[in-house]
Amino acid sequence: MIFEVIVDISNSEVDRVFDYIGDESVKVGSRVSVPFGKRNIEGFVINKKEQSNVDETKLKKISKVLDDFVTINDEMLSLMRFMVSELHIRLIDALRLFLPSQMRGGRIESLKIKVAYINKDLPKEEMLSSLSKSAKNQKALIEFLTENEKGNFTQLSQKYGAASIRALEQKGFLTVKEEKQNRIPYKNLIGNKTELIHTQDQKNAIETILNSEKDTFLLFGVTGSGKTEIYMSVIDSILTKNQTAIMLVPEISLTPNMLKLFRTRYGEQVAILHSGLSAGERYDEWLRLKTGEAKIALGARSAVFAPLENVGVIIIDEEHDSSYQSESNPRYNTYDIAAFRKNFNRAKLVLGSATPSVETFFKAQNNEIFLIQLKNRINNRPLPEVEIVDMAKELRGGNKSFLSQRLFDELKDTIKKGNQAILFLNRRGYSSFVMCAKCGYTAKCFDCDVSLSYHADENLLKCHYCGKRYRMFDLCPECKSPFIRKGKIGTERVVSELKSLFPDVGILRMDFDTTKNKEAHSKIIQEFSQKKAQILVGTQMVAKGHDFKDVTLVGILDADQSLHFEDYRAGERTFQLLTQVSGRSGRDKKQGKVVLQTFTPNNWVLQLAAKQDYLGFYKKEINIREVTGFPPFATVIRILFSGENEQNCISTLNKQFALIQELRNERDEILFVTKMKSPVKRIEKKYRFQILIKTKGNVSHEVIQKIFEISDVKQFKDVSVFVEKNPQNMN
DNA sequence: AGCACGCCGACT
DNA sequence: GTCGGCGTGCTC
Repeated sequence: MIFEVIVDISNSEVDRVFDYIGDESVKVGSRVSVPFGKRNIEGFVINKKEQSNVDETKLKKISKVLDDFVTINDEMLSLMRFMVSELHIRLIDALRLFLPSQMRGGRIESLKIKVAYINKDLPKEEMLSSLSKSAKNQKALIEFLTENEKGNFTQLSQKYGAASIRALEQKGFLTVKEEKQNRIPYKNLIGNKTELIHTQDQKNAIETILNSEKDTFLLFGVTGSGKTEIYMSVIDSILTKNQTAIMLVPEISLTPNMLKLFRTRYGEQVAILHSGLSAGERYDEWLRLKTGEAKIALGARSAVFAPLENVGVIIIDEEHDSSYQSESNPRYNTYDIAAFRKNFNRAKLVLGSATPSVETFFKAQNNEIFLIQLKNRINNRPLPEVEIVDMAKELRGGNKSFLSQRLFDELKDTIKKGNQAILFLNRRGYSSFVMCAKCGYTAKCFDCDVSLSYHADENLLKCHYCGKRYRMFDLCPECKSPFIRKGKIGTERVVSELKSLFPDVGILRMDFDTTKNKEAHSKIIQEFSQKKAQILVGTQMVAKGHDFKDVTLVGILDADQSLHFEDYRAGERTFQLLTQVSGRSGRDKKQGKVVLQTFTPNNWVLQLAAKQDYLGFYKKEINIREVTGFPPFATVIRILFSGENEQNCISTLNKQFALIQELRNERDEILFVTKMKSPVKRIEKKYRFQILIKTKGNVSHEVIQKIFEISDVKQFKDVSVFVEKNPQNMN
């Protein structure tokens, strides 16, 4: 039999079928080892056939089947084909997403442990009496094992000594076997099960999801309206039907709290797929899903590829979160994959958010998705009161500080009352740039076209794009002037200034720099919830899902920051972020307050965010999108060119631009086409250029295929070309 | 991707 | 004379 194999090399040159001869041990979907050129490499069997188009003498044999199960099932093979045709990614890149990376190249194996079993054919008394009187340990061991039937070798030898085990083994009283042991992460994170009483809203939502004819739902409800409980009740019901479930959350939400919730409710039925796991744990969790031992996959974006069969429900929590769209190499959108798997399995797809993406809400308005609205917060807690403070006015009044008088007073009051505050600023470091006040020199990265941020705690300049570090200077490197101006304030400087304002108050900082350590993130959260500090200063990561019951004040230091990007999503993103941060205030019994500082207090996005009025925001935003011609009324397609040789990039860009223009002349679906430098002109030594295309409505299958074809027209191998549909970020 | 083949410059 | 530079081409 001839088998079609995709070799495990991520390069377009070899990203095609190679035919091999194989015996009956080879199945479609097997992971195999094959001779390829002068070496042996791994590959995946994606098809079988009677005859090959290749000269028979050229065909080689598959040397080995690597797993004792079919690695890629039919669903995943169809998903692979779907991704290749719709997203224009390589076959091998799709396949690689389907299994833990550590599995490739045989780098990981199952953990084997030794287990001692008692010989059940012999009566206990007989064994005991045959031993000499002094063999206390051996007797105790027999007692233990007759009671428990088996025991972990390492533990037993610690307690009774390895010699006793060996002695009993020689007498034939017990046998030691090697067994596969699953490494189950967060096993001990188990809390108390609580009896839950569902609100009417929750009951209706669960009922609708489970029993309606519809298959895709948007669960729209403010934070604290009990969405997680709805997800879990739906999962409960899916499990009783002997189906499986995929639960997706943004990576940042996979907090110990979240994991605990699922472990408590589902124990070892849930497998956790998450970047914090060790290679072994990740492999074992994957395998537990693959073998059907675990029935729920909980994880971030990539968990949408969980190797589950008979999927009954896929849940995407915080649906609007930008992390659901992958921005590097195999670029995919989690929703597209989830929708494919939903259709394949005839499953349900549930999206949840308090601030749905405009595109999703539009679908709900058009009944493409069924809208379920949760109107009330659990216990009817009131939303926090939001006050907008005009920073321009503060400045005119002589306040040059980053804190308005209002926020300063509120902070003081919060501290006095023994409550906690969160200050949100989406800019890390000490200052956003450093500039010579005399000659205007600004420190820039050698490899990227961006200014460097100053980090005071290490006294370094850092590039926030490539991470490169530079020495800070006292004198301007150009004109030797000592007058160095610092740019916009970052979280680090906020903390240091707060320390001098409130010398006796504990202050924590949570941003990329303080959470690099694997454990650091949860440690900060833990310390803050134990009230070891009263103020938490942080970037976006303070906005997500944490439930601090004593936080009664949230300060948004610079609400304008994300508002003025040249990006059609800027308003939407600002609204979502501000609403989420505000939601951190007053989560428990105490009334919360939010102070929102801005230089544009009359901006409608800020006004509506302050009122937490999503529907008002949506109405206005959808109008703007329609008038200006942006998604969901249009599709923005970006072709990104990058490479170290600027000329090669430009010439590839021009060549493809000409082809796109030809295409535009044939299709009135294409509204316009432009070419330009990318907003960030260089990242990690690579120049960046782009073509932007806008099409009417959803781009047709035909046109996107043509664009994919054009993007393959290359002339230099050092230029890489990517096509993205409605990209999340336009850097 | 990697590995071989191949055709030009500088070295024990 | 040969060692080695990396351009080009192929892998069932």
